[in-house]
Amino acid sequence: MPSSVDVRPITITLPDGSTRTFEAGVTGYEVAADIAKGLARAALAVKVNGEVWDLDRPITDDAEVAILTWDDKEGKQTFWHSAAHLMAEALEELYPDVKFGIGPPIDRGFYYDVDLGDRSLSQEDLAAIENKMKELAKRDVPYQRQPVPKDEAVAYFEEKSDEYKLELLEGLEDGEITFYEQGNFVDLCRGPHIQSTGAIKYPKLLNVAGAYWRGDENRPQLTRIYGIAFPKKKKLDQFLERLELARQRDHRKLGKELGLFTFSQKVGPGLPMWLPKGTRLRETLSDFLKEEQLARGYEPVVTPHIGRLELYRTSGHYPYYRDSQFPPMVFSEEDGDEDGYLLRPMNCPHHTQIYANEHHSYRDLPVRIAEFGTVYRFEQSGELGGLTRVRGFTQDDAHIFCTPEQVKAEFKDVIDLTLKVLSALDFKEFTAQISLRDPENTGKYVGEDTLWAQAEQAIREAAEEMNLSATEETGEAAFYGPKLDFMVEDALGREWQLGTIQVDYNLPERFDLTYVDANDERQRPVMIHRAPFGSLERFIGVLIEHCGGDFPTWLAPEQVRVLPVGADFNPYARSVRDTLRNAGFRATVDTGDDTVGYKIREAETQKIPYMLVVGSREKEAGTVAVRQHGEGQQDVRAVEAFIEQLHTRIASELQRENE
RNA sequence: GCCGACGUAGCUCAGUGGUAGAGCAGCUCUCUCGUAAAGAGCAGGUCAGCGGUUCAAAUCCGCUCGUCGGCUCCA
Repeated sequence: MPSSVDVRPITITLPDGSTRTFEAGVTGYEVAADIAKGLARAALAVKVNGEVWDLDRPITDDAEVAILTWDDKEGKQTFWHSAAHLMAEALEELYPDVKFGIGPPIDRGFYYDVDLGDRSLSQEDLAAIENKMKELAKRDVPYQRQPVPKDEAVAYFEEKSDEYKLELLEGLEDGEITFYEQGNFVDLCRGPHIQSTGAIKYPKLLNVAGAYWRGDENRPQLTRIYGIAFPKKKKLDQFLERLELARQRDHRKLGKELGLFTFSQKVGPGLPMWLPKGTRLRETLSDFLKEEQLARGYEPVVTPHIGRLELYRTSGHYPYYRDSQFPPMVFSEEDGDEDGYLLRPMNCPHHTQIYANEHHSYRDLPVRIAEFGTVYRFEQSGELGGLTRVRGFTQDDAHIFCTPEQVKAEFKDVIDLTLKVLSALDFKEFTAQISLRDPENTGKYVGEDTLWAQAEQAIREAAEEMNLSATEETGEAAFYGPKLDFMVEDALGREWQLGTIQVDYNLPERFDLTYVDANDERQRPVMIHRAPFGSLERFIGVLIEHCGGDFPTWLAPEQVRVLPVGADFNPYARSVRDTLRNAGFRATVDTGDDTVGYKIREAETQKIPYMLVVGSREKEAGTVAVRQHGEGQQDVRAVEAFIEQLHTRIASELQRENE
């Protein structure tokens, strides 16, 4: 259908601010080709006035235009979205009765939720689908956008009896519906897509999983197939290499290899046990934080791991969160009354009782009660995984009781502490998120409006004054108060939530906590929950992956291993070890009757930061031959000089002045 | 909890219905060693558990437990 003879010129503004003139109806591809042939080849989609479009969609008016390539997130996502459609076509060829849910691109690839009836997919099936995709891609057919009236769209999917697409259509307005067609496959889709299937040369299907339709566990469970695709083999290879690297760094694998922690089916799922080396690591970490906290006015306390049900009824944790608690221990008293205890899911109720133990004057505040408190939560079985999701874990918990005016200063101090911790562990990439309440729905929150406003402002200012750039998420606050969370990326770019600082107006109210102000009136303190690590278990899990098991020297469970070259030098090696131990280092000696090469290999695979080889030369001179993990042989130096080297190393790791 | 995959020696893994295997680790002996694996021998298993099919089950089927990948939830 010939459009009206429209040759009016339009002005295209490019990202660098330059402008070019084209005839109305020019496509993104033509714009790219006008700039450079290479760009046209690399182009995957085009951004027109902030909206991502197909490259062949006509641009009819003046517009700001950016050509999207593989280097743009949106370019990649367009590519992956198209790959999802290609996979859907392959599925339909292999399984003609398949029905489709949604198939979006994600951060790393794409997935498609499909209903395969009673069929389940094996690895071989995935390979077959992948091969079919490659075969289809070779035809190199275009992705074609087609606006369709709603009734036609409905008729099409009724014909296919695809109830999922029909449900999606229900939510759409007539006039805004588009189909995309490539080869024999037609899908309901907003788009955009790349130009042609031929670019999807290297698809890789990764895994299958169950996923509830529309994320609702009461609705049918579909089969979700995850995949990724690349235009070049090299990019696919790099991706697979990174996956392999991630597997190498998996904290479950390293935890086993380095002898840090273990699980036992007899003890129970999700209940980690710390082996001697893991315990040294863990205690070094918690000692570091304890020392910092003492310097900041925290008061360590110790409280029991269980409490009466009444405590948790008052706090509101029971029975409200019953599903994620270990079942309570209930028994009958002699007089027939029922009483019971709960394995604690949180430390804060106990800490309120420490606060309530004595009267508090405004002069005492803030009161900072700290405990490495072990808590137990009955996480769903399917949720458990390594150290990052467990049923028994220790929080580096503290509760600060203060006046509303003190909230800001306390936040600043906790932010400072958290940043110090992160820097000592070499976490350079992290994000902070402030979670605020939903102003549209204030009814679901406890605490007065003015207090919320004050606290939210205090958190914002505290972050600003500490030069912490934080994102703000409205509606993400807990019902009891706003919060600030730290999200840390591990070396492979996966994000984990670790540290948290939360304001709480609820518990002081429920436990009727008070202090007396300057006018001799009883006031309600604000409670702040905070944990820089979050849980030691999760933190260490992430830390292991972050450093790939190569812990900083100050943290390494075994810092130095002395390796005598032969049995004759065992006594000297032991004396070196003892000297190091007396200097406060974690040192061992390998007196086995193996060759030096073997001992070195052992120590290297155990990722011990320093190996000291000693033989006759060293024994005579009172020296050690230093070898550093991953660095190979260093120099030979006197034992005292080596100790000095260790001190310097550790001081620089902790970014403290050498004392 | 739900969907799917997996579970063989301490670890990593072979083993498709017919006598349970390898390498490493362990133990013993020999070697006494100079910067990433010395040599030989020995020992090690209710093939996760329970039940079923079969003349015969690590192998096929069912249930349970656990692990992994997701979904859902996370005070």
